[in-house]
Amino acid sequence: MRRISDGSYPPGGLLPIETELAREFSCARATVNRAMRELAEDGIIDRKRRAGSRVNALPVRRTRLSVPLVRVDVTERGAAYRFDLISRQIEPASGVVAARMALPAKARVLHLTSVHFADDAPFMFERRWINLELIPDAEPADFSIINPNEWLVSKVPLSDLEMSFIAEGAAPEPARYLNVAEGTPLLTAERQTWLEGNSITVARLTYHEGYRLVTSTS
Amino acid sequence: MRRISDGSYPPGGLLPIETELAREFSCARATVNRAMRELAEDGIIDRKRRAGSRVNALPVRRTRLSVPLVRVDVTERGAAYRFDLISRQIEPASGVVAARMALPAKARVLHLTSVHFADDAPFMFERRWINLELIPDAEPADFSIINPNEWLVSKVPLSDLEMSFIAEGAAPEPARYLNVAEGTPLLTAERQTWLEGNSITVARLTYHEGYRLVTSTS
DNA sequence: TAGTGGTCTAGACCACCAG
DNA sequence: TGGTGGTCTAGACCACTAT
Repeated sequence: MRRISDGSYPPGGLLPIETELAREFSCARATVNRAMRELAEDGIIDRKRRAGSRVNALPVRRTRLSVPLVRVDVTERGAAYRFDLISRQIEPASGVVAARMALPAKARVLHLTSVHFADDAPFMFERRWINLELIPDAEPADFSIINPNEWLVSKVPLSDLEMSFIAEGAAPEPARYLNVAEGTPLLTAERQTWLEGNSITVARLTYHEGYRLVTSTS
Repeated sequence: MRRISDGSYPPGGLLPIETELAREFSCARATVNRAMRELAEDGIIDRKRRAGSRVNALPVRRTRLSVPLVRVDVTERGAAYRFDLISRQIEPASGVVAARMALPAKARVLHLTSVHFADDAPFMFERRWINLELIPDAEPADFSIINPNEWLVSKVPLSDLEMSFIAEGAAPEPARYLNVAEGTPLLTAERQTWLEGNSITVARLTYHEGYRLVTSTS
């Protein structure tokens, strides 16, 4: 890293091979390998078999984004957490959701809306669809007691996760439950999780006005 | 991971120690160590010396957030990239910026505003402050030719990075340059980078209407 | 096809910290 | 203070892929 930052290894430049660096620094190749693997994970260098390791010329910085449970997010701010289930219904997957989840046309999904509170202030409005074909246990679950995300996490602790973030004017329903005027700029996270290629759930989480999402420096 | 997801190792539960797992799976301890280290990096388990490894009961999901250069972001969408430097001035660090950057009161900073385009549509409005005490070379640099971020990245390829995201109504200046009405909900990224504890730069990047920030599933 | 990174082994010593 | 994870070593074989 020192040599990259002082320009000894310029952007786009080829680094010495692992055995070479091991010899130079009088250490084992495994040690060099681990160091370079970590640089690659952080997006500092690119590694290819046979082609060697290069300093990334267009450094796509990668930073860890921690996505805590809402409960944790709220309690870490020193507030009391609670949530209200607003609606629960089973429906055939509609166009957009069916497409996002790659479901057949008549697949049954559980559609939930809820509000999460920090003390008594609304914190986040959640709209979620759960794939009942994949997670049939969600049908009898009582989501007025445990929130859908925590239930899912305890049921399916490991899954692939994709999130995207957009700024939107508050739609009527989020506006009502978050207690802001329609059109107020709000941060919305769209979150989709997968289990071995099958979509488990899609959620739209609309945060309260002024919410700030921070990357962990990790 | 299989045992965690099927409940053999329940949330909060203690995992066998490394030597035990190595024996059970007939592999070297280093192999177990690497596997468990990767689980810890993904937030699946928590590890402590002497205390052992536990399944994380409150799974803070960690996902990689790729932060590409604007140029890459734009060209990956198949558009031509260009940018305009709007203003450039040297000023003493003002209250908020000085505080954010932890600078002495009269520290000189370079204050730049610019707009980035995708084809001919405004893509992002950028307001940036660069710490001239730390990066004096920024003063003579010609930011009408190379954009400030790319200049900095080539100058200081490695640095700590912190980002946060907020949804805001468009302020007058971003609104004008992004060609939207004032108050339009826009996604703003606040980005701060550090070199060994010293603040290099603070930037506010306000994206065009409808911009979607996506985490790489990595 | 040869050279590079990917991964594993068997063993060792050390730092930390819960009990 | 002892048990745990953290890290390193020296060596080996393999998978991939640029040439």
